[in-house]
Amino acid sequence: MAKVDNTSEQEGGAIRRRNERAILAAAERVFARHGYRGASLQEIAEQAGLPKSNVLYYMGSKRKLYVRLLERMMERWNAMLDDISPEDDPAEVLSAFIRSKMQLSRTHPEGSRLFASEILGGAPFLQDYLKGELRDWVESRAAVFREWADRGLMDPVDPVWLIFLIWSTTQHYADFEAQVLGITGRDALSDQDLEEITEFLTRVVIKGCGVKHPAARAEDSATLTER
Amino acid sequence: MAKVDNTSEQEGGAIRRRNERAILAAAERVFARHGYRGASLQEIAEQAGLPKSNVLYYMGSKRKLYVRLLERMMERWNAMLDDISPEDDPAEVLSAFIRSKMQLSRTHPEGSRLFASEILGGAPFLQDYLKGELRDWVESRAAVFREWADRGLMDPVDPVWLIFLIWSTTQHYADFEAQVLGITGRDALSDQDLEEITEFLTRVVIKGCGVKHPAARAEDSATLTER
DNA sequence: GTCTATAGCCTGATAGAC
DNA sequence: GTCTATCAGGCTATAGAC
Repeated sequence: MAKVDNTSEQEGGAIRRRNERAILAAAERVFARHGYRGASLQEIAEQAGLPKSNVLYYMGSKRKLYVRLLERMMERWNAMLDDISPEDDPAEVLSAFIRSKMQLSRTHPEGSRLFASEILGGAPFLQDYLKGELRDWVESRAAVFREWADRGLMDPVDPVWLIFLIWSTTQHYADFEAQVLGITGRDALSDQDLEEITEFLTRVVIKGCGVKHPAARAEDSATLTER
Repeated sequence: MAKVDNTSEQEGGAIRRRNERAILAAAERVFARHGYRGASLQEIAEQAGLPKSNVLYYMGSKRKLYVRLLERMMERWNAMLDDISPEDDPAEVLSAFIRSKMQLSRTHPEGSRLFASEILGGAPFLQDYLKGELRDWVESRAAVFREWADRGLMDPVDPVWLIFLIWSTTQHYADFEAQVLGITGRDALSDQDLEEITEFLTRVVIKGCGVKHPAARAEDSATLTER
């Protein structure tokens, strides 16, 4: 229980927290840019402003650091995903779904690219997650979409392809940022750009899948198709 | 002019061609999977069935090999892109656009992932291409889309966001193949799956952007919206 | 707790035998 | 043309001084 005379408990904890945060932020950037193999602890340490050995002291190994980053990203992902039920309004659910994915691309572009890099490399660390948790998540949403289609609230499109469409179009603005900026000739996308893109995607998805407004909520959701 | 007694001209050329093809194919796989830095000449050589030094003998350096692969992918890309004019039928053009991009994802998934990896890493080798050739290509298409919108042939959506939508959704099936297979629980996507996805994407884009059929071609293109 | 020094391995590239 | 041997440098990880 007795601490050594080195540093106070509070200061030590604070330093540790600060260093860990710096390492995680730097590592996310470097892994996202160069992939698991291409990233070096050297570069991560430099970007975190620490000696290389500190990275290993705090994180144990390159592999553990990488896995920790992936898990952190999956948590962000899960935090975003609230449940839906067949009783919900399809237009509202799809709109909220697109909006929250766009915001994740906006607030955590490095995390999105880290995830993309992992998948691009064949998902060696995320195989189980994809075939387990994530697959279940997709299946449960797909079931709701199918019920909406059965009740005539939207066209009978394949729900899984629809989910992939929403994922790919929203992640695109984080993962292919370099291409988007190069082609549009900008330094960065503004909040207004992202709002515009969100509205475009929402409009195309809702109109493209023939999503109807339930009669009971006609006034509430009347603006949604025009969004 | 006189050849040494080593091998016949034909055989030597044939061996060289065969080895180069093997190296390029192996390198595309390895670079796609691990990125530029993460890829090793060792692994490329092993997958090509050649000693490591042969790779350098044929390709000069790791960097030259990588650039050559990128250029080959850009050529495939360019070969696919025929010109369009405001007189064309929007539904036909968009449908053909989606279809050819899906086929590129199908026939050259490693090339698509190589390109994705390059962009994910900030496009260090493709900056000029993105800001030059590709930007011009997008702008010329965007101008046609805008004219269609002005003439009431489709909704006034932002053409650039629409192009990004088509790119991201079609490339997704090559770049995120590991995720798609994990979630759908398959070993591979069949030709039929890809046809189904192509039709789904075409339908959502055409309906979602309110694309109309020019009166003159009503019978010809009547089936397109239902696709 | 923190950092320096270094071990052991793998990298891209080259020189030179055949 | 082809391949073995080797170099100098970077990598992850660890041992041990402070």
